[in-house]
Amino acid sequence: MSQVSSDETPSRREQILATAADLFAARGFHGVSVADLGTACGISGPALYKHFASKDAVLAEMLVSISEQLLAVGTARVSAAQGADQALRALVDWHVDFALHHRALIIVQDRDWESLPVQARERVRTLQRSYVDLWATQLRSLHDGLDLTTARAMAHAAFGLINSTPRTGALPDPSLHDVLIAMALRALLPAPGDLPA
Amino acid sequence: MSQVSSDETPSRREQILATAADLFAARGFHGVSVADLGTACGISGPALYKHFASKDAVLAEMLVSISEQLLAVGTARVSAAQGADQALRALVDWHVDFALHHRALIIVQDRDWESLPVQARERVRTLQRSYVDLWATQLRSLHDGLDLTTARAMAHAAFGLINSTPRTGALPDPSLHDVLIAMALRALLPAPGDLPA
DNA sequence: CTGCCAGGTTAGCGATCGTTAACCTGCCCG
DNA sequence: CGGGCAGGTTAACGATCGCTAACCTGGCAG
Repeated sequence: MSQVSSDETPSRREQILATAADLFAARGFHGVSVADLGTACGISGPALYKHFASKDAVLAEMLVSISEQLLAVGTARVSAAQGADQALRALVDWHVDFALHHRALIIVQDRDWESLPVQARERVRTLQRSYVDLWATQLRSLHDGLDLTTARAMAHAAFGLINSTPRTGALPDPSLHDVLIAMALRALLPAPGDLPA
Repeated sequence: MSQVSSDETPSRREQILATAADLFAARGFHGVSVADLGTACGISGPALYKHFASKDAVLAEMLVSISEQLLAVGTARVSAAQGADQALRALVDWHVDFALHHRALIIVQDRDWESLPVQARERVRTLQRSYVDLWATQLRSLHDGLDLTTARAMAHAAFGLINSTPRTGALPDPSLHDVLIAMALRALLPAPGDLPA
């Protein structure tokens, strides 16, 4: 009997997802054919349809699970932290770790978002909005009188800062990790000496 | 005889470029057919080839000119400024202004970069590297002992911060402008009170 | 007036892509 | 032993795409 869901189908699906993440990141969703993807998995062409309903479905599963994981772990880390300051630091830490360990996924997420089928696109949008608001909530309790819209824009900017770096090859991971965290925190936390002139 | 280069063919070319920027930004380079692009310009289909050698050439001209403009104006503003601090502020100002006034171009630039034909891709890479180094130079004279690689990573992160926001609809322009400048400067300038604990 | 040519048009080609169909095969369960 | 099925294969289809070809037309130069 087929294991219906929420069970780890052993390897192929995940191999396909991982390979697809790398290929999509390198050449874009539309720049990778199912034949390319199959070949890169050692099988070839239409064998993918034994594991996914369509090429879109591969992208959908990839992006939805990213968004779910970001939100789930983010929420957990916030409720484990004491105080908005610690919560925000935990969020920054988590996001930087994720971005550095899943560079391909980050690239695909914000490049090929629009190629998602409608249903998955809306699910991702909902999850992302929740994630943004998780950040925005912490920001609003750190900055007096910060309105929600501005807080969301700040969160978005921080994501841009952190997510930008997968595209740069150079710096070794540990240094990059520290640089990103320092920059993100300076950008997000209220400056002790107020605004620069 | 065809006018070889460096001459302003009055309007159609520029209309095509502007329309293409919007369409590419909305649906991605591969998501827009030449028929779509033509129709959006009031003409239809292969008439584009009277103005551009190929679909790739449209993208190439768009992205090369962005990179040239960013570098040229950035260089000018730096040499007009006195001191690295003022130079960096001028760079941030220029980049934020550009990103807010050319949201479509910014989106295309970092989404569809890989769709460029090789020649244009290398030209863009060269220009971008110069632009990054322009920022990195200012950063290195502001931070003691900052190595070039790290400075480049910081510049990249700042671009990510600033460029991320075209994708968000919400905040009205003037507020967003101020928020971005403030965040970018906090992220880039040495913190008066050093690193947060 | 005549002829050129910039800038359009439609038809159609060749390639590629996502997807389906039909078939094969080796393993596991009864 | 036998048969079903998971997981492959190749062939082929229809759609779409970038691009070319062939043709038309109106405005200007001589």
